[in-house]
Amino acid sequence: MESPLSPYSHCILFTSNAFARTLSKISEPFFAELGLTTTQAFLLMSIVREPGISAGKLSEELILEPSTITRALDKMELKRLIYREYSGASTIVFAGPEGTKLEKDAAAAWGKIRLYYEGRFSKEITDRWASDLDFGTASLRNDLKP
Amino acid sequence: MESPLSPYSHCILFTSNAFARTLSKISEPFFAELGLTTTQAFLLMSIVREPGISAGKLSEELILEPSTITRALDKMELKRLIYREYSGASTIVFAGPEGTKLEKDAAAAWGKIRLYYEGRFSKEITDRWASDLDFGTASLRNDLKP
DNA sequence: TCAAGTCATTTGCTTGTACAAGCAAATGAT
DNA sequence: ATCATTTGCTTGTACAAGCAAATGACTTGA
Repeated sequence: MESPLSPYSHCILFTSNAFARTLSKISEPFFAELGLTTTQAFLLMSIVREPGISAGKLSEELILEPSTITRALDKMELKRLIYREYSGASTIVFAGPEGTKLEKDAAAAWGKIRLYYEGRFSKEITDRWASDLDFGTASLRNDLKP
Repeated sequence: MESPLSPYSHCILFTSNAFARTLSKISEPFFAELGLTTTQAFLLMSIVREPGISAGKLSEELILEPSTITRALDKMELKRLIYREYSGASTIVFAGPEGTKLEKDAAAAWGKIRLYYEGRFSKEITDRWASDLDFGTASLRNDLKP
């Protein structure tokens, strides 16, 4: 019989935060090597996947507040990874040449991270966790919507 | 066939962070009503459960860096919820009368949060998620240890 | 045509978390 | 007994993320 990691180990509020913090701490160095934060890496991948994507759509896709997207794009623009254009009320975003190049490294780093945790837990298990967490997030977001 | 929430929905780095952020956003108001952050609420519960617990043990129990514990305890001490004593190299922490009283409310708020998400997802499912996330965290922390 | 409304984005401010460096007590080896 | 190392906590600094308010740009109605 294992003693629990903590008195809160049966609470998903606690365990999901602890898990996210811990996995993030392991993953960050993979992107930091490229001079990117994790959020910036995901942004870069989204922008290369869909050139001209709007800030609002990036906010939805990454499930981050618009202001967080703005700040991250500010920093990426300063480093000439991306540039913004203003299309009516919307801001649309494109990767510059350096950004397009760096995105390949970001995607590779992301691949390494997935290999890492699939090696640690197996692909079947991590796929199920991802699916559960994705479903859980979508359900909770419905409660926040109206 | 559902379209995925995002292109990252099969990645547990992404989904665990998104889930933790979303559930935290829903939970925070329950504790904020008491003038507590989520971390402070868990700290208070730990301190009342084990009077004289050391800062280091709190750090392990909440899976947060020692410096994070220090700052949170600073704020709780300012509000006279807890007090610290210095026992050799260790700092040990006790709840004051107001802290002991407020802890009951914190525990009740925590109960409401659990009711909320168990109602949303069922107890069976949330228990399994918590157990998976707890196991995952423990495994990942082994990789960070040495 | 232009004033009000609406929507997307940005800005100002706050908070939580972390790393790195420092300090003080404890431990251990000679 | 003394000195070097380790352990535990705190402080300085940095940054991601969020909320709330402000801005800017289309749209609509008089």
